Amino acid sequence: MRKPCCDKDGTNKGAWSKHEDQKLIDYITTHGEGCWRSLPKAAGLHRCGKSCRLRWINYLRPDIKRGNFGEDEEDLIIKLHALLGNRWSLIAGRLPGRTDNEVKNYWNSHLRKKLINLGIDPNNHKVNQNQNYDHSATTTHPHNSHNIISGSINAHASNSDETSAAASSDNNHNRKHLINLDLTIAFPYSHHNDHHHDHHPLKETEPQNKEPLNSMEMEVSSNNIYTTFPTLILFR
DNA sequence: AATCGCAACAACCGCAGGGAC
DNA sequence: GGTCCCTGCGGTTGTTGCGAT
Repeated sequence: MRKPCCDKDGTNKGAWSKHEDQKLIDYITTHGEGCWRSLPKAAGLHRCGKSCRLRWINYLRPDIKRGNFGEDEEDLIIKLHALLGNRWSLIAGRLPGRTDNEVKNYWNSHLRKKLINLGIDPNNHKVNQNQNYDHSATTTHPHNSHNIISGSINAHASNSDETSAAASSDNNHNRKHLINLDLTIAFPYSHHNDHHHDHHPLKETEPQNKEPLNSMEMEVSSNNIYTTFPTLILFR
């Protein structure tokens, strides 16, 4: 029988107060992250460790990037979701300052609907046949010529049959000018000695000084965002 | 001004993975 | 190899804010 993650009695639930936030920030600033189970007691918080961890990771961390998602970020989320599915932590790992929870919420509240309006099944990224799509959705980013809505379908992912199928279908011809699912897969490269794929910053431009890696890597380009991650992680 | 409905976001819950013993 | 414990992930629910009526 698994022990509960915390003593349900005597622990606060629901929204965090400023006082609680400050206690958590103070403690982690002094002692660092980790030992979430023991943290609440040590920090004088009446919360379970899980709640503390979530609050820190999703809200209090100093490197959190708040505010609206940029067009490049939207684009990248959609492309990564086509490749990875609901692997929110992996997707968020490619978006500096964004959390899995934030990406997940943004997907569920914005991007899903956007794809549905465009006649695309958000679960498999296939274009739904016999379904009228909403042209008005194309006005979301009226000044952007490289967002998900404009440009062209151009899927090169050799291991992404679904995406390729969606791109190549004759029935989808008319959509080609609406959706940009440009997936550029290349291998194998490394970025200097940056083999620690967690937390490494996204490259703003195509990386220079590429060197062969021992293991295959896949690169997904999204306009001016470039990122890499091992295929073992992608297709585990 | 009140209230209703919906969207967006924050937080919770259960489960799985992995390390330590 | 088995068990326990901690951590992280993803699905889901709860709460809040805002626009419509």
